[in-house]
Amino acid sequence: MSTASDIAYEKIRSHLLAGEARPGDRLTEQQLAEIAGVSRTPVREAVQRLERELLLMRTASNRIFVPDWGEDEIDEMFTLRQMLEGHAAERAATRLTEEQIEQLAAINATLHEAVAPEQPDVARFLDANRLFHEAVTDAAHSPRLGQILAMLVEQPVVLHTAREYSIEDLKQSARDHDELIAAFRARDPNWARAVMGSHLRRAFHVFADAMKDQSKGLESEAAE
Amino acid sequence: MSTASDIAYEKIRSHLLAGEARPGDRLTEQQLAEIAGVSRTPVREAVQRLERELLLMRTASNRIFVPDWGEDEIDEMFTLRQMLEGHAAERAATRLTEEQIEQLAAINATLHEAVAPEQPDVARFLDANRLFHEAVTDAAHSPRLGQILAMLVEQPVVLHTAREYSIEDLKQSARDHDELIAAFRARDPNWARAVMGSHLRRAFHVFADAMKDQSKGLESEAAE
DNA sequence: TGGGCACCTATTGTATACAATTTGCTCCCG
DNA sequence: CGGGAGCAAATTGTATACAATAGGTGCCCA
Repeated sequence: MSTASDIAYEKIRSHLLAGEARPGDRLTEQQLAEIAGVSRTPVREAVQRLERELLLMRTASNRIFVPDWGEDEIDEMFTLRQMLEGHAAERAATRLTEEQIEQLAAINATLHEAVAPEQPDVARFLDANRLFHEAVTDAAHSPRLGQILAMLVEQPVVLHTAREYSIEDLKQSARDHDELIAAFRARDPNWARAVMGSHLRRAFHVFADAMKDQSKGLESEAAE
Repeated sequence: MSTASDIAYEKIRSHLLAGEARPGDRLTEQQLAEIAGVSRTPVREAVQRLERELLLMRTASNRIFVPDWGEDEIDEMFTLRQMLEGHAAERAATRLTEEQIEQLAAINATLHEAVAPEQPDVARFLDANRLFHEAVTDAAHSPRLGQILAMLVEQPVVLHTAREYSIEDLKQSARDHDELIAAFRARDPNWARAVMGSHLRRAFHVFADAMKDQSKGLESEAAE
C-alpha cells in the first residue's frame, strides 16, 4: 500500500532495524514525522503498529522509546514461538496439500543454495527462511495464530545479529526444514511439532551465543 | 485513564459486548464517534485497540465490521489460551510472592461468593474471574505473553453467553482456581500448567455447549 | 434486459491548529 | 546547599477541515 501511514511504518521500521536508534533512545512523534516525511497523524498509527510488534514502547507518560532486550526476554520470545509455531506445524501436517508441500520443498531448495557457497547470501537466506515459516503458519489455517506470530517473528535483534551466524548453523537450519518437510510428507503432526520445536530452540541458543559475542564487541568499541 | 481515546475504547467495547451490534454489522467511524461522544481521531485509536483484540475487524477497503465466530475458531482460541495461559501459570508458580498468592486467594473468595446464592451474580463473577487470570498472567513476568493474551481473552462471544452457564459450571470454575492456588502454594509449575490447561479446556466445552443451545434459541426466534 | 461508465455520496486518510499534559529548569525559602 | 513551587518549553492528545478513495446508483447504449 502507499498510504502515508504505511510509508511511515516502513521508514521508521527500517530506521530502527538499521540500528540508527539505540535501545533506550527516546523519539518524539515530531522527529519520526520528519524521518517519515509525513504528518504526525499517520506517524501515530505507525507507532501503534510498531508498539504491537514491540519495536517501540511507550513510557508511563506516553513518550516513545526504543526498548532494550535482555537475554531473558529473548529466551521468552523463542519459547513462545516454539509453542506457537510448533502448534502451527502440527495443524499444518494434516492440512497442507501435496502442492503446498512441494512449494515448501522449493523454498527450502533456495535456502540450501543461499548457504552452499563459501560466502553465504545471508539476506537471501533470511528471506527464504521467512517465506518458509510463513507458509507453514498459513497452512495452519488459524488467522489468530498468524496474527500472534506476526508480532513475535520480526524482532530487530534477530535480524541484527543474523550476520553473526556461522555457515554451519545456517546449513543446520536448512536441514531442519528438510526434516520438517519429511514430517509433513508422512502426515505426522506429532513429528512436525517436535521438529519445529527443536529447530527453534536450537536457533535460540545459536542466537544467544551470537548476541553474547556481539555485546563483547560493543563493549570493546565503547572502550576505545 | 480519562483520555478521550480511553473513553472511546470503553464505550465502544461495552456497546459491542452488550450485543448492540451483531456479527457482520458495519460501523462507520462517524457512528462510533457519536456513540463515544468524541471526535474521530481518538475513535480511530480505540478501533485499532479493538482490532488488536479482534472485537472489530476491517474489510479489504478498511471498513469496520463486527466479526463473526464459528465453533472452529472458538476451539482454536481456547486451544491457544490453553497453551499460553498454561505457560503463564507455569512461570507464575516460581515467581509469585506469598502476598500475591494470598491476593489470588482473596480474589477467588469473591468469586465463590458471587456464585454461592441461588441467583449468582454473573457480572461480579466475570470481573473477579478476569482479575484472577490477569494476576496470574502478570506474575509470569512476560510482557509479550501479557500482550498476546490480552488479544485472546476478551472475546465478546465469551461474555455474551456467560449467562447461559449453569451454576454448577461457575462453581467448578472457582474450584479450579482453588486447585491452581494449591499448585502455586506447592510451587509446582508442572501442576499449575496442568490445572490451567484442564480448566480452560473444560471451559471451552461448557462454552461450546452453551453456544449450541443459544443458536438453537436463535433459530426458533427466527422461525417465529 | 444487461453490462459498463460516469457521477455523486459516503467513508476513510491526512494535515494542521489548538488544548492538555508532562518535563525540566529556575528561583526562592528554609 | 537542598527541596519544592511555579513557570516555560517540549511533547502528546484532540478536534476539525479538507483530500483521497471506495461504493452505489442511474443512465446510456448495445
